[in-house]
Amino acid sequence: MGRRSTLVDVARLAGVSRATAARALTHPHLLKADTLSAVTTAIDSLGYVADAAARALASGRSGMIGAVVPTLENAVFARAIHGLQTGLADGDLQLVVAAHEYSSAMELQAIRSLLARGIDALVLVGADRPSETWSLLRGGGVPVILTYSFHPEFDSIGFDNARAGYLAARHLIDNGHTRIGFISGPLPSNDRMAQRIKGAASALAEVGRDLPPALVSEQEFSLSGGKRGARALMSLATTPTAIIGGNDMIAAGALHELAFRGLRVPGDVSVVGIENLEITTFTTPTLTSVQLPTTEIGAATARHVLALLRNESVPRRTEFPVSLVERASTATAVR
Amino acid sequence: MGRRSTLVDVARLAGVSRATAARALTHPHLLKADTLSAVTTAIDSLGYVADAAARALASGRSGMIGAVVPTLENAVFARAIHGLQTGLADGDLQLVVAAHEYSSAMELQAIRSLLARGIDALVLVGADRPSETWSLLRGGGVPVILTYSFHPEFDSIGFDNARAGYLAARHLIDNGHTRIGFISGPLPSNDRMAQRIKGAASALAEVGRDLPPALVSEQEFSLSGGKRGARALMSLATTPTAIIGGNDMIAAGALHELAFRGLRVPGDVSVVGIENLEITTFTTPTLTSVQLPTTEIGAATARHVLALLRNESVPRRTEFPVSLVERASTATAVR
DNA sequence: TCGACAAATGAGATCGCTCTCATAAGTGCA
DNA sequence: TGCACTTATGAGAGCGATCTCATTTGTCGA
Repeated sequence: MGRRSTLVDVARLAGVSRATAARALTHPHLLKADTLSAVTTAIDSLGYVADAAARALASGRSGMIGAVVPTLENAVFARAIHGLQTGLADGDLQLVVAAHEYSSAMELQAIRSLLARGIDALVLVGADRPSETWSLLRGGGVPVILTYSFHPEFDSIGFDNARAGYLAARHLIDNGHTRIGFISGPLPSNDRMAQRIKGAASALAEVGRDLPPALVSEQEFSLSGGKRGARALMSLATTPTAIIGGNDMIAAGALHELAFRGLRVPGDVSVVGIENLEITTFTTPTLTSVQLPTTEIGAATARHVLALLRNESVPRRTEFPVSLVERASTATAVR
Repeated sequence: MGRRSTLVDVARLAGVSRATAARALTHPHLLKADTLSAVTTAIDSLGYVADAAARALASGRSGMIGAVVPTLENAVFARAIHGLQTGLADGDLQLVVAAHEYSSAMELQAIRSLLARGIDALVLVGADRPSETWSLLRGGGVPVILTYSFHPEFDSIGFDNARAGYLAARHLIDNGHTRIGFISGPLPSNDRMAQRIKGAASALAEVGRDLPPALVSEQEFSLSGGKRGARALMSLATTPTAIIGGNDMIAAGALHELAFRGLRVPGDVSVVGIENLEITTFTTPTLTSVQLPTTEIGAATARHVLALLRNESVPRRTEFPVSLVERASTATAVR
């Protein structure tokens, strides 16, 4: 025992040549029915499993897809990766993941190392990266799929982040709010968040108002981050009458801080989240939020990759809609 | 251009043999300083990157570690995977992930497919799997690291799940509760949860009470699951005076349902969670919970794998302590 | 200065599979 | 029955590293 059996063993046992045994794996339709079954019988009885490295070397395909996300600690990306992995498994592809913690240097390094691993396709988040990274991607010889943002040069699957910010702000504006605070997530290497802020600003611009930098608080994606952000915003000389959370966790944290300060939501301050997670219906009050197609993205990306590797034609750009879900955390401005 | 450069190109440019060029990569200390620098210069100028498949085939090592978790949608596993990936990256190892959705059949399939990919080590969650899977693991020729549970045959890194359940129940018992409900997560392929239940039962047994099946509600790991579980338990003829949530999300959902029903926590019902996530300090009331070393596990597993592959000696069993963190959701039973 | 021994380099086989091309077997039609 | 053709199988050359073993170069003491 010990030694794993190889195709040679299979071929010998089945009484065929190596080439035929190999064909049974890769192009079974080329074999006569009984030779095929002889080979498969041999395979089964030996418990033969093709060596992936050898196969990758010979075929130039590794059967592995790389994905680099900011972090898996954020549920959005964890969920997207989950969906992606599940979808890829159907095509017998393995998913190799890496996280960069919102550092473009680490992202570059991760991409390098995935590329070196000979992945067949690379899935990235966002479109905000230094030119060095972009040129590596262009020259990598590997299909790149961007998610959560769009880029003209690469296949992209996402939604309009600016619109998400816009919808949140627009909803508040429609309720008479014009002094709106925004608690964002980490901004480095995070065009998604930048877009959301920009979208909110553009909604304000439509009514002749703006979103001054002082009203944007950068925090980490967590309940505590939201809490700190709300604390910062509510400590300003002129406090906002409404707050947009860069995501739902942040917004939920903000709700907590507002309650802690004895402020009523939505009586004193309205709050909107972005993402529409389960938590929106569990906060007090329930949280108005912008629904993002995060689960769809993972699955759609998997389908996209599968189609790509099968040389089927795929759309360069897949955009999912976003929409506002109104709950109890928003109301007309008192002012 | 086009073609990726190979070691042959490097060797030619550096004016050395293939073997020497190869040594520059794998055993640089064997080279004279100037030959080494000649090779590295050539490598840089060509932008040479070793082909992982070829390297894997020749060396018998892929540089990839496989991990199979129940799901990435549960923050615990997402966080553990995150920690694992981060730690492995330091050793230039890639992480290949798969999820099995609490199905042992899917787990088996995932393990098979990772094994076929030639991973250098395999990280699994829990110790509850059919014998077919165990024998595959034994014969796989790949080091297996079990997390979250222990198994005598394989290296294990985890904590005492039974004790987590015990601590939760004991705390309630100490507060005079004897009729305790347990809202568990999915039970199939989930010995961790089974252990927690068992631990709670043993605490009750110590005081001559038990945890009848009717008081255990199996739900999914989510706020909604907790809500449903609480609904089920509070619809019983004799309702429990305290509830243990299989994890914090479940407990938080239960809190929500109890509030919805007009029950006071901890006045009418006490609630304990397990995990001690950030959310415990954001619920109303704040949630007493058993602190689990989930982040440690990911990092410790990475270290373990790294040491293993370096042939350093590693402990077969690494156990982290668990402890109860008391907050506002538990109090003396009124009855 | 020479031989012995260590250090540095080269040659070549090898890992296990895929793929192209050539050959052998099978098929249909005149 | 034979010829042109398709279909099925075999032979053999890579793929791009690693690794062992042999050879060359260098060092040092006598």
